[in-house]
Amino acid sequence: MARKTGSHSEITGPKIKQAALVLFARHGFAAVTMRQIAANVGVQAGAIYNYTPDKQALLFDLLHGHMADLLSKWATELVPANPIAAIDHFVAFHLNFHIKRPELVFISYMELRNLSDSNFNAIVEQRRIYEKIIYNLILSGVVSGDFLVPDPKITSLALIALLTGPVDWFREDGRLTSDELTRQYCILTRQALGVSAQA
Amino acid sequence: MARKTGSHSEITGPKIKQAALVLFARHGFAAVTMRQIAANVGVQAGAIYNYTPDKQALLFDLLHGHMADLLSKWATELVPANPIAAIDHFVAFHLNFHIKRPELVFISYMELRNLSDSNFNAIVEQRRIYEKIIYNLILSGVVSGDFLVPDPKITSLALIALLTGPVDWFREDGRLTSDELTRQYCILTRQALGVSAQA
DNA sequence: GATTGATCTGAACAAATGTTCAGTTAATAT
DNA sequence: ATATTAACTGAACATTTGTTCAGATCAATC
Repeated sequence: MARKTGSHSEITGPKIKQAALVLFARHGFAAVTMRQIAANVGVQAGAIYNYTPDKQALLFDLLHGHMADLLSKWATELVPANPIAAIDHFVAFHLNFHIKRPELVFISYMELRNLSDSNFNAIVEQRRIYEKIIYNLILSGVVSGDFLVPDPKITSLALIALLTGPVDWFREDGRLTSDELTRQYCILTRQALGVSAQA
Repeated sequence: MARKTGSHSEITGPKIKQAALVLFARHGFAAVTMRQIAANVGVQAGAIYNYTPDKQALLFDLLHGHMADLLSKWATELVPANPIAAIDHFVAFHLNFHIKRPELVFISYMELRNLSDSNFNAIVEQRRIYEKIIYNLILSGVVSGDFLVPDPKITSLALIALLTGPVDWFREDGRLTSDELTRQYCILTRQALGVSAQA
């Protein structure tokens, strides 16, 4: 009941998460030590265990939180009924969300294998839900005759790879604005979906 | 228990590389120990140092060899002069080469950061050479009027991401043959490049 | 001003790490 | 049969690892 204001717990907790995120992304989960994380926060290694049961929970919280943010943010979006407009909307949403979180995207892709089985399954389930979103968008465009693709399932996976690619090279201060990036990837995506040129 | 029957040096060397590849891909470079690699080969950890100066050289040899194979294999390809046929050829080549080496592709993407500076630069240089290949193919199609894209440079990066995506999910024994995969990705690629439908 | 309880330190722990190397084994050459 | 030597063992090394925990610190409460 004591130590409310002036307490460090609401500062140190997030700082640990942030430091872990940056270090995991830069050096990889296994290569990062608890002492490195602690040093980045300005604290001793033992203090971290006031905020996380172990190193792996630190990783899982980052990945799980990232996917939860993604799904809940999409849930608040107002998606046009028209399939072409809907895909445009999705492209803009996906690009915008991902290029703002390059580290989280990176570790979500490559640190899955360092999760325990149950933690792994939890993340894979969230991912499946997200893949289903774009799959359904493609499917409705195919049904309506707006899209022409050989296989909606494969196309959905291909598009996610395509749309996540910019995370590796896009820089907010580069020669391309994020609006211009979105515009170009909308064109690429429409073309990949076989939308006729002047739609 | 050394030197059982027959000389092992020409067997053990490749076996170490293979074991390192599989383990690095599965668990990550930093998470794999020399003892794990040795156990996979059926040898003690010390024996590995007859074949590599240290752990990092093991990683570098894998990445460098992979990129060297890629570039030298492309050099032997007969590429059609027609831009559309040339891109089709590249798509088939890229897919075929990469889906046969999922572990190498994986560690090439995610273990770059565990290389020393000079080793890192060597790999990046090889990668630049490869990116230039598809960039030039796109450029010649744009010049000839066969392709219609906003920015050839960005498109080349986008296409590499698109065409490398299947490595994550394609399985030789899945419901899709590699021929069918190639066919579909040729269509996707042509569409992404704005090739008119009946070409 | 004393008490409380959250927050953190600093030292300690066993286990695991990459690497080295003197010595052992066995295939080959003499 | 003996000598040679490539290939490997097995133990050792100095560090480093994740994690624990008794005690110090100190703001908020009584």
